[in-house]
Amino acid sequence: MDQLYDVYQDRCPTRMVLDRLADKWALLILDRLRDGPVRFNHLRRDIAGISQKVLSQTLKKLERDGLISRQVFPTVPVTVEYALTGLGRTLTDTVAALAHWAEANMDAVLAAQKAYDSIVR
Amino acid sequence: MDQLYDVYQDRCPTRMVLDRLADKWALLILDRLRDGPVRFNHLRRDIAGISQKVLSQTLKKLERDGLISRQVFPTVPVTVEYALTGLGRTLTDTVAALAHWAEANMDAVLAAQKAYDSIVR
DNA sequence: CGGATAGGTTTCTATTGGAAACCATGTGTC
DNA sequence: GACACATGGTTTCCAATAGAAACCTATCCG
Repeated sequence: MDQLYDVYQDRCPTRMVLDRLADKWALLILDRLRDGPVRFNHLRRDIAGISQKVLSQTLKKLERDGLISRQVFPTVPVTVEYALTGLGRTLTDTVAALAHWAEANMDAVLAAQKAYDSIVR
Repeated sequence: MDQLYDVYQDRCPTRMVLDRLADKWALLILDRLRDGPVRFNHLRRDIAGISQKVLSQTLKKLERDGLISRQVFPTVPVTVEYALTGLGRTLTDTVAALAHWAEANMDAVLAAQKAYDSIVR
C-alpha cells in the first residue's frame, strides 16, 4: 500500500508531483496562501520578482493539481481569489519548513559557498 | 534575528537557497543520501532518468552549498562517494516529507487533474 | 590488443523562464 | 467623449536551462 508509487522510478506519476513541488514559485505561493485567500495582484506584489505570466501559469498548474482553488468575484474590476484546498493544506507545514530552513541556514550556506570558491577556481 | 532574511524578497540570498532546494533532482539526491554515502554511478542508477551531466552538476552545486561532501578513493577505477554533511542532515526530514507527500497523495492529485481537465478544455 | 568500469565533460538541440508589451472590461476624471 | 487607472490575464520574444548522446581518461582483465 505504501510502495505503489516510488519517486525514484522514472515515469512514476509521483515524479510529476515532485516536479510541481520542486518549483521555487509554487513553494512561495503555497506558503503565501497559508494565512488565507489572496488575490492575484496581491500575490504578485508579495512575491517579489515573479512575473505575471509565471504567476498565472503556476497558479493554473497548482489549481489543476487540486492544491489551490480559484474563485472569481463579479466586482469591478473583477476580483480573483486563490486559496489552499484541503489537499493543499496538508502540504503547507512541509513547504513552510523548507522555506524556513532556507531563511535559518542562509549564513551556513553562504559560508560554505565562500569556502568552496576559495579552494576551487 | 529571525527576519534578517525573507524568502519573499527578491535579491534575498534565501532565494538562492530556495532555488537550489526547489530542484527535483537535488531533492531526490538528498533523500537518497539519507542512509549513508553513495557512489556516483550508484546514484545514477538509483535515481532513474537523471543524466550524467545533470547529476554531476547538481552534486557540484550541493557540495558548494555545503549540503553534501565528496570523497575520492584511489581505487581502480577511482571511486567517488557522496555523503550528507551535518548541514545537509538538518534538511533531510523536510525533504523526505516532501517526497513522501508526493507518494502518499498521488491519487488525490491525479483525480484532481482528471476532474480539472474534464471541465476545462 | 579489445573490452569493461568509474566518473566525468562536451556538444547540440528542445524546452523553459523571464521581461515587456498588449488586451478586455469597467470606473472615475475632466 | 477622450483619457488614465485598476484587475487579471495572454502574447511575444530572447536568453538560459535541461536532457540525450557522444566522447574522454585512467586502469585492470584476459
